[in-house]
Amino acid sequence: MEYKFNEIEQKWQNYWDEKRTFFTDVWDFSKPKFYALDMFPYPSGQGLHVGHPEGYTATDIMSRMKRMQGYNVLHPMGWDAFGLPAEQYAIKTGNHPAGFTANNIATFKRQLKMLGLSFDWDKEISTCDPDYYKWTQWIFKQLYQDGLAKLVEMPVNWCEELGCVLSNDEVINGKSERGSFPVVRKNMKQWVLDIPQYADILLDGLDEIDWPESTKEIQRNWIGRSEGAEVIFKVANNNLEFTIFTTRPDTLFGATYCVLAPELELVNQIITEEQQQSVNEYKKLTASKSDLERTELNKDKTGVFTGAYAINPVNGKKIPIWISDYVLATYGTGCIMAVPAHDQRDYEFATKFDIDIIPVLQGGDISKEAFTEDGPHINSSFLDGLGKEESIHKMIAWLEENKIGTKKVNYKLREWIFARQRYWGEPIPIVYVDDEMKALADSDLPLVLPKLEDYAPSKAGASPLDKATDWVNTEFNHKPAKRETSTMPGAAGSSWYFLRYIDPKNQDELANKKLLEYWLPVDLYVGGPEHAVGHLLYSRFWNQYLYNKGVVPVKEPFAKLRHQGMILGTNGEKMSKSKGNVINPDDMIKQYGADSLRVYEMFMGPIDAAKPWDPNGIDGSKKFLDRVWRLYTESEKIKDEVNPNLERVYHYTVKKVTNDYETMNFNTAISQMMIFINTVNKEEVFPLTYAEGFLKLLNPIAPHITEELWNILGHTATITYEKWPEYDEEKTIANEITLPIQFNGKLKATIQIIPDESDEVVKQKVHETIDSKLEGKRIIKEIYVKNKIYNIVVK
RNA sequence: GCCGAUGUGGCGGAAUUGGUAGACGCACUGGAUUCAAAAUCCAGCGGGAAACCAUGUGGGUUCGAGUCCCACCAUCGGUACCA
Repeated sequence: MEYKFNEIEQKWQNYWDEKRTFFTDVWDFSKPKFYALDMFPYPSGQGLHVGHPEGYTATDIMSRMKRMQGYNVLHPMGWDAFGLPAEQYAIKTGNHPAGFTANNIATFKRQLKMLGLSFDWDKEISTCDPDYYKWTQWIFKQLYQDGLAKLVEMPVNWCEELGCVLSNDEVINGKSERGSFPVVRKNMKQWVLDIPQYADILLDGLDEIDWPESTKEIQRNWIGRSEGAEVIFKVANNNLEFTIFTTRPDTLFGATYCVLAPELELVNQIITEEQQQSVNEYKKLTASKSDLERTELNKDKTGVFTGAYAINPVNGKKIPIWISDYVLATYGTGCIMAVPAHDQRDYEFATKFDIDIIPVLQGGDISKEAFTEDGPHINSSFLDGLGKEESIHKMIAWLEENKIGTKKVNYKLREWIFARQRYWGEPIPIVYVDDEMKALADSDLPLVLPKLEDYAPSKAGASPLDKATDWVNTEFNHKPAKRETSTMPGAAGSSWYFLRYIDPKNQDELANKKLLEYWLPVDLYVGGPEHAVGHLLYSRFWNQYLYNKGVVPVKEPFAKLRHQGMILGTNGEKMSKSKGNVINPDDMIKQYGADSLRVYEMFMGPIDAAKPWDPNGIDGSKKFLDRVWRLYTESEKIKDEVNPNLERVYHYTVKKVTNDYETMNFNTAISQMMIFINTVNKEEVFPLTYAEGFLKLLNPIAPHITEELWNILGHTATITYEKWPEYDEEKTIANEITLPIQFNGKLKATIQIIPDESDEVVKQKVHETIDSKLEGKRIIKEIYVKNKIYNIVVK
């Protein structure tokens, strides 16, 4: 019988669709649950690339195995459907982005079905669906009412020529990426979410979840917690004061100057007349630099003296106040004390501008560089002789006692800028009544995105929605009101979608509480590592917030996270259109079948590693499936008999494949199944029970061919809910062991023993074998590790 | 620079976690089958004639190291003066 994979795959895909094989009854609490989640795709016009099936197959394997193991499995799919390409398409064509998006979704869905993924399409959601974004808006409203969503003035990259705000990656060397126009930093009002308030919660939560350590580390660095102290410095001859942040309050006696960020208002107040001009010039220069440019030139420190002096609170010394762009306005207080003896940046600055360098810790050579390690304090009054940690504690206690400072924790994590001047996003459910902000009533949600004639912004920097005047001018409690016209960023809808899958059609609440309690947290989440600090941090934040509100029952939404590695071109480079090395999954399916594609992508290597695509590799996977096919349909070896020769390999294969799936080592699971098939091919009898068991093992990776062969074996229903095969541990053990014999750790011979053979017998057998090879060498010592190795130390 | 990961045949990768390095697959070579080819099947396949040498490099611990320790190099990812 010929293996017509295209026909067979189509047949089973239709079967699954018609029978709703993968429908999940979310209310069935009688079984243990397993929630397997993929990062839902942005439905671009390009369709799927070969990277998609990699992660999706991994969760599909887990889902299919868990079903067979008796779990109630939730394995949903949906669409992260708001975003820029659809908007640009709209501007270009004048068509509504919803139509473009719907077409793309249809393509994606067709492609996903072609891969034989066992999604429950009954749970499908789309972030641009008003039934969905009603609840995105509802969450925003809660955040707003709790003071976590707010409109604040903050510095942004402003391009006058383009008339719009640019993100850091759109600015190159202080000029706009498009058009090369100058970009400056400018304060603007922006909607932000106060994620820094959750910094510690987000940090602590990382300890509870099974995520790749590298991803946790990226989040920790991004949150950037640092402990230190704030200290008040008085300005000399003046009643002004300012607060600095330092992680090294123990070095206060070595502070020989202060630096303020040039943007601070305080600078204008303390500046002396003779320094006015140079300070203003420096400020102008700083404002014209982009963030990138400021950090790019980090070797050479620049700065200007303000003419003013501060009083070092620990010793009363007058120290100069400078401004410099190496101090950031957005971190800490924007003011620092500089201790050039013990901070490399301060050291470089002080050396350049000839400022005093006073060592307060012993060690190092401050004629060369700053000494940043630990040592006994000197020149430090009550800290003299003490080490770093002790001194920090003592100094903070002293500062607090004298009311000139406090212990303080700072974070690098910034507020999440939550508004975009774009059309294709969730409208922000806020109106302005006489300049006063009001959140819409729940009954007015969803606030539906209005249609426009023209999707381009009406004027530079404004939102396209400004043009929907009928929509903008509205009423609130019978008073005229104007709507907020910014929309939410792409990451809004994706920050909670995993909750909605559980109860996607609920009209009354985000999701039913009982269902959330049963289904959360997500047991396995798979997606690319590029979302480490975007989506994966934002969704943890929203979930933690909803947990605090009592909406969601778990603190951490994703109990276990794994990343799929990137699939590279044949020569190990990234796939890209310009390099012409893009592999299209549709072509692969046509040529080799979805099962072959799935097997190959899982066999390429560890799921999280980057792997180059080998065009011959998929051919090899196809050959494996061909062999399986022939064994079941042509060999006539399958008999309702026993074959003791296959007992061990069968039980070992069941064990190995089960464990490897569980730990997501799919490549070695496939390797073991190949070994099994190779072994069976050498035998005359393939017992029916083994033949059935093997199909179940292979089914999660190659669902179509195994359904068909299951059918051919005489079963009428799907294999999907058959019971996962079991193994007998005792039968996995070989009845004979090849024991290596080494001299000084080098292999000399092997002997055959039975497992747990007595030490005396082993010793006797060993000496029978090797005594002739001693060649006059003397045996010093013999080491026997049971069933493993026999090493003889000789001289 | 800092943080994190990785480094094994011609290639993708295995290695029971300190115990026969190179499983499984790809490529390649030889053979069978065929009028011939494809497909399939069988055999071989790190280097070396051998002793031996080989897991990025150099040290170390150990009866024994791909695996543990120290130093370094390379590649990839994150980050960018965070005081």
